[in-house]
Order: sequence, then structure tokens, then C-alpha cells
Amino acid sequence: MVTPAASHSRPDPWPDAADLLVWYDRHRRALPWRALPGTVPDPYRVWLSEIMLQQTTVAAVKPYFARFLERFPDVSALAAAPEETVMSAWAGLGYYSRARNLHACAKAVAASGAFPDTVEGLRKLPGIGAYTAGAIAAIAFDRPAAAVDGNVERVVSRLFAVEQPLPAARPALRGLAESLVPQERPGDFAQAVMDLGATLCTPKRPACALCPWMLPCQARREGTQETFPRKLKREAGALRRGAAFVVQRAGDGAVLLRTRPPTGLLGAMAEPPTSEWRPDYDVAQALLDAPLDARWKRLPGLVRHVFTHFPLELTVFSARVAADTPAPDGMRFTTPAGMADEPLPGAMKKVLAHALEQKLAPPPAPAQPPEPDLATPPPAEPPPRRAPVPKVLSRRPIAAAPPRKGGPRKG
DNA sequence: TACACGTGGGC
DNA sequence: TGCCCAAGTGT
Repeated sequence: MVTPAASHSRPDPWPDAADLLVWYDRHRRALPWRALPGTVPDPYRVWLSEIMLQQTTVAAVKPYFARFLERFPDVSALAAAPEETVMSAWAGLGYYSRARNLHACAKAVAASGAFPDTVEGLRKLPGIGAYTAGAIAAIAFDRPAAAVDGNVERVVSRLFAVEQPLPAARPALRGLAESLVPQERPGDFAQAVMDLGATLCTPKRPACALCPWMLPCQARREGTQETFPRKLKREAGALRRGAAFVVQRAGDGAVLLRTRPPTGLLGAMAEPPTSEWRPDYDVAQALLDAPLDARWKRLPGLVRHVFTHFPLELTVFSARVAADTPAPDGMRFTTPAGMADEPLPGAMKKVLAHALEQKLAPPPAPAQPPEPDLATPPPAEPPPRRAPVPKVLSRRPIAAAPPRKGGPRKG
């Protein structure tokens, strides 16, 4: 694969790894998974953090990383844990195939005794792709490997003013990134390029004046740094609609849940039963999809959620059933106390919170007829949308809502 | 190559 | 509000 000569410039002077390392020694970020200067990194922590950080912000990862270390102090502990425990601990972080692969990878590593210390060996493990293999090889084992993530693609595309748009430019950017890797301190170099991208060479308003690579940067020279990397924009997916059914059992207040299929969207995660989600879903027919016979009440408002590739709107139906009602096949009743152990994704927590909110905060409006008919839209649709997860949940936790705030923002 | 695959924060 | 973005991988 040859790169067309005109697709990028050759910087002059050439970007010197030593200049970046000098900057890194002074400005490196202190991160929980990062070994202190002069100490030996723990491959388990490096690997765990790299998996969590895939497409995920540092701020979001921090509390999860801490909790995982507590619950699973090393690979063997993680390997020995039940799958559902791992999924529950991951709930809320997104991209759940990462959690399944994490668990599979832990088993493989525990069985073989240690993490592979080469790119080729790492690359064979589940959940470890080109980026992560390079990152672990470099950071944990100080191998001269490139770790090309979104930060590095941005930095390199600017350095060389790469005109080709992503994702087609990926191979070229990788080649250029590899050409910069030094034999000395390759692990620090990998982290340094990422820190540069995260703190100075940012997508918007890069702080070029502070950059150790300002001189060799071609985009900077031309004043076009903010226009890199070039990328094709993809169109948003079509809106999908569906119905969700929240059944609460009298007496203990247990909620009816099921587990989604092991792969695919929200794979292996828990949810209240729902209809299919389709662009042409007809809510008027929703009760045909209900999991059991009950006096269903259609709740006002909608639960909206945006996935990477499509937006979703769920109409929520709720019902209360007798304490001795059996769960339909493949489903279960989970008590409020048991909710913390359910791997509920964010979208489904919204659904449950929406249903619970209705119960705790009945509309102050004039009394409505007690039994609204089932399939027609409820009278008067007040503004309640975005079901927030706040107070209601703190009183009666629907699930272990991980601390989402906290540490200093990046940058 | 092109999609599928979550979630939350910033502007 | 809406869009972009974040330490990508698997198929």
C-alpha cells in the first residue's frame, strides 16, 4: 500500500521525540493507572485502563477503574468472577462487548500465566485491537510500538498536514506515527503523544503556542491546524420507537426484568421487557407486546435515548401485579435490594426512573379518571421528558449508580 | 470498507 | 438544542 505523495507534507524540521519527552516530563498528567516515574507499570492495570478508555473519557473511567481494582485486584480475580458480576460492575460505561471481551481475556491470561509482552501476542487476545496492543506493549513493556488512537491521529494529521480524510487515512496515519517512535523510552513516548493530543493538540482551539512540536507542525505553519484531521461525516440513523413495560409486584415492589441476548446491542445486559424498536412502531398496538396480562397504564411523556447510530423513543407502560404473580418464561422479578446487582444500561435506568417518577410524583393537576384506557395517548401531555436519575433513586436505588462526577476534568 | 456498538460532557 | 467528541474492536 503506497501513500500518494501529494497526500501530506514532510515536516522540516522533523518532529523530534526528545522534544516531546522533555515536555512530557514536565507536563504529564497524573492518572490513577499510570505508574509513577521510575516505577514498573502493572500490566493488569495498564490493560484494564486501556480497555475502559476505548472511546471513553478519562473522567468517566476513573470511578470504574477504582471499583474494578477493588473488586478484582488482579487478572485471576477477574477471571474467576461470574460473568454477571463483571457486567454489573461495567454497567453504565457503555460498549458492553468490551466487558464480555475483558472477562474472556482475563480467563485467557490467567490460564497462560501472564500477559503477552509483544504486540503480536497481545493482538490475539479478545478485545485487544491494533491500538490497545500497541499501547500495552509500549506502556507496560516498553516496546517500541506505536499506540495510534484518536489523539495520535489528530496530532499526526496536523504534523504532516494529511489531506486524506478519515477513516481512509488510517493506514497512512499509522505509518507516519510509527516513523516517530523512538528506541529510547517508547512507553513514555506513547503516553506523551496522547497527553499532547488531550491537553494541547485538542480538536478545537489547539494551544499551539505551548506545543513542543510547534516548529515541525505543517498545519500550524499554514494556519490550518483546526481543520485536521479531515473527516467524512456520516449521517445519523433513523429514529426508532418502541414500548417498555415496567411491572411492579405488590408487597416487595420487585420489578420484572429479563436479560438481553448475549451479543448485539446492549448484549447480555438487563432490561424491563420491551417491544421491538422500529421506525414504524405503532404505540397504539403496544399492548400486544406486553409480557403479561395486567391493568396497563400508559405513562405520559417519553424516554429518549441516543445510541451511537440511532435515537430511540420508548413509551413506558406500567402495571402493578399481585404478589404471587409468577414471572413469565425467561424473566425474573428483582427486588429493590437486588437492583444494584442487575447490569442495567443507562437507557434502561431511564425507563425505570421514568416509571418510578410517575408513582412518586403524581401530577398536581385535577384528578384524572383513574383507569385511562390502555392504548390511547394519555390526557394532557405535560413537559416531562428526560427522566433524570436523581433524588428518587438516591432514596430507593434502582441500581448502583456509580459516582459520575469527581476528578478534575482533562485539560 | 462500512457498520454496529453506549454514554456523558462541552460548546 | 444539537452536534461533536472520547485511550477502538469485531464482523
